[in-house]
This record gives sequence, structure tokens and C-alpha cells, in this order.
Amino acid sequence: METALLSRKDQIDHTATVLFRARGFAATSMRELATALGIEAGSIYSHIRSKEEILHRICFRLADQFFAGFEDATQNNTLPIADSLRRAIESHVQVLTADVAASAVFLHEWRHLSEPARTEFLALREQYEAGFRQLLINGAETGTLYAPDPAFASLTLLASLNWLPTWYAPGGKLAPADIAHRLANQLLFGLEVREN
Amino acid sequence: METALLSRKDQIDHTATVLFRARGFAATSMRELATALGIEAGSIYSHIRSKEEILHRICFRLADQFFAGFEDATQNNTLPIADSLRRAIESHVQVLTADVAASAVFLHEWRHLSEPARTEFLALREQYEAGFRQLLINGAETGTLYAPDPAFASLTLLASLNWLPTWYAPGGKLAPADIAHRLANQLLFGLEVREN
DNA sequence: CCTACCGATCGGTAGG
DNA sequence: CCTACCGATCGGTAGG
Repeated sequence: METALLSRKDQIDHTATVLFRARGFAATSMRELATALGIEAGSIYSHIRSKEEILHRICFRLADQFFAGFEDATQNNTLPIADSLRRAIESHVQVLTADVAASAVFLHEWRHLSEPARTEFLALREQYEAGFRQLLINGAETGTLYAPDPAFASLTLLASLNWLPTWYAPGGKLAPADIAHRLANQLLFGLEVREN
Repeated sequence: METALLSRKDQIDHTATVLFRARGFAATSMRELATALGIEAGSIYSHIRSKEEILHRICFRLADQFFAGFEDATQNNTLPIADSLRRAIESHVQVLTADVAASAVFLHEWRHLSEPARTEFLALREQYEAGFRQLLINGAETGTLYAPDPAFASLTLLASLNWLPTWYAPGGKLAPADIAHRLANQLLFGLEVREN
């Protein structure tokens, strides 16, 4: 039904994503995947070459989406840094919520990639984090953000966002845009009341 | 050397914790564990009953430590809520940094517990999160904390803390107490500069 | 896409 | 704690 318009290969990726998220990459067998697809285990291999190839596609596709969203959010140099940061946060949340299963795999299962893919993946992730770090550095230098240790602050910031796939359920009380807005507020303004 | 004073069972737990963290529970074989311990695979079973028993011990031991730390941090009712929250945050970070490998297993590998342990574990985790949520609710009611949605805020708060085992390395530039202090500051005060 | 199968490896046990 | 082994299951392939 919901996958009727997907190619078999895309069906495999989608179903595998859900299983990898629920049970983990290593604990998901190709026979489980085949059963979920309604075919026999051997038949999968006429569409893909290996189990890891599926994981590879999921991880690097998400990396692309995070990068594209960040570029789009921060390309306007005339915006105040705090606004660019807010837009980058909201973009990150949008990617996370658009496909929570794929996001969870991206965040937790990448370590099952073998070399050299694993090292490539970590380099991409580091590059992405560096984008947030640079925003905080710029904000701190111009005095619009309080971040005495930008490297530390950017890690904490992404940490808060990346926990989202563990509890977010599509169709819940909060729409993705609401979540993005609230997260950005909490991270930018903190929990303690302001005097002014 | 470093495990010379541990019982064989404790050595098994400790070595398994490191392997479970690095490769995941499902992808770690008992033969790898045995090799790391310098014995044969079959020999492990004279000290433990099953692979899952090790995971069970790690997960529930950490749960105990988080609870004990939280109780200790918040038992003083005369403190302002914001101070209790800060103490609870610092306690959480102390437990995380005291054994990062065990913390990472606690945070990521619990889903490989079979029933009923898995449900019991999730109930404990929910109970722990409820403690933080209640602090935020109390703080919001007395006007000392800004948390229009305490459930949302407490999830975000713990999320920021729980990412720590993915990047923290003992012996680094920052001592655990420094990290705890900075995290508490960032979460309580936010990233944006204050006017006052 | 299925049937039938491969070599490897898994968690765990018996007997010493 | 080791040797020797169990039944089950793994990712993947050949041939149709």
C-alpha cells in the first residue's frame, strides 16, 4: 500500500531502515528483512549486493540531507548570527523528523560500516559539526552569542537535537515546526528565568 | 594489570562492557570476549549463565547509580529549585563520566534485553526522567524556571547530557566536574547573551 | 523471484 | 578452565 510506488530497491531500503532502527543493524537478519518484504532471503540479492550496502546508502543519504539543509539555512550572510543559528537548528530538526527511522540509523548504526566508509562517514559528520561550531564562534566574536567554549557548546547543542529520534513519533501533538521552534528557544534562551 | 584485583566475573563484565560499547551487543561474540580475556569461549560459562545476563547486569547497575545520585542531589528541600536541578545535572554527569563505557551500553544497548527485563528497564528509565520533569514543573510553578512544557524541556535536558559518552574521553582537557558545571550553565542560561 | 545450498560462525553445553 | 562438540542461524551464491 504505502510502498506501492517505490521500486523494489527503495522498498528494501525503507523496510531495512525500520528494522535497523528497531533491532539494530547487526541483530537484523536478511531473512527477517525478506519476510517483512514478503519474499525469500535469496531474492533480495538481485536488487542489492550486500547488507552493508543498504546501511551505506541510508547513512550517506541522510548526511547529504543535513548538509543541504544547513547550506540553505545559513547562506544569507546579512542575517544576525543568532538567526542563522536558529535557522540551522530548525533545518536539522526538519531532517530528523522527516524520516525518524533513517535518522536513528544515521545516528546509531554508522559504526557497523566497514572501512573506508566508516572513516568517510565520520569525516562528513565532523565537517557538519564544524559548521555549527563556526556559527557559535562567529556569534561569540561579535558578542551576539554567549559561548565561552564554542566546541563544547556546539556538541551540546547537537546532542540535544539528536536525541529527538528516540522519542519523536510522527503525528503526535507537536508538529515538526513546533518542535524545531521550541528546541531552538530552549537552547538559545535556557531554562532559567530572565530578569529583563 | 588494571583488572588484577577483580574477580573473574567482574573482569568478564568489565571487558564485555568495553566490547559492547565499541561494537554493539549483537555484534560482539562470546569468542571475541573470551579472546580479550585470554581464555576459551566455553570457559566463560562457568562464571555467567548467558550473554544477556552480562548486559542485564550492566544496564541495571547503571540505573541504580543514576537513581542514587539523583536522590542525593535533590533530598535537600530547602534549596531553591534551580540549585536542586543544577545538583541533579551534575550528579548525572558524574555517573556518566565515572564509567563512560558502561554508560554508553546503558544508553544504547538496553533494547537487546529480552522481556520482561526490557519493560522493567524502560519503566526505571521513565521513573528517572519523571524526577527531572517534576523538578521543572516545581520550578515553573514557583516562577524560578522557565519551562512552558516541562515534559519537553526535561527530555531535551537529558538528551544534552546523554550524548556525553559519545565524545567524552577520560583524562581529557576538562575534568568531569568542569563538564558538569558547563553543561548545567549552558542548559540553565542558554546560548544567547543576556541584557542584564 | 525461488529452491537449494555453501562455509562460517553463533550461543551454549557435556565431560573431564 | 579446556576440548570437543551441538543445533541453529548467519550472509551470500548458483542455477534456473
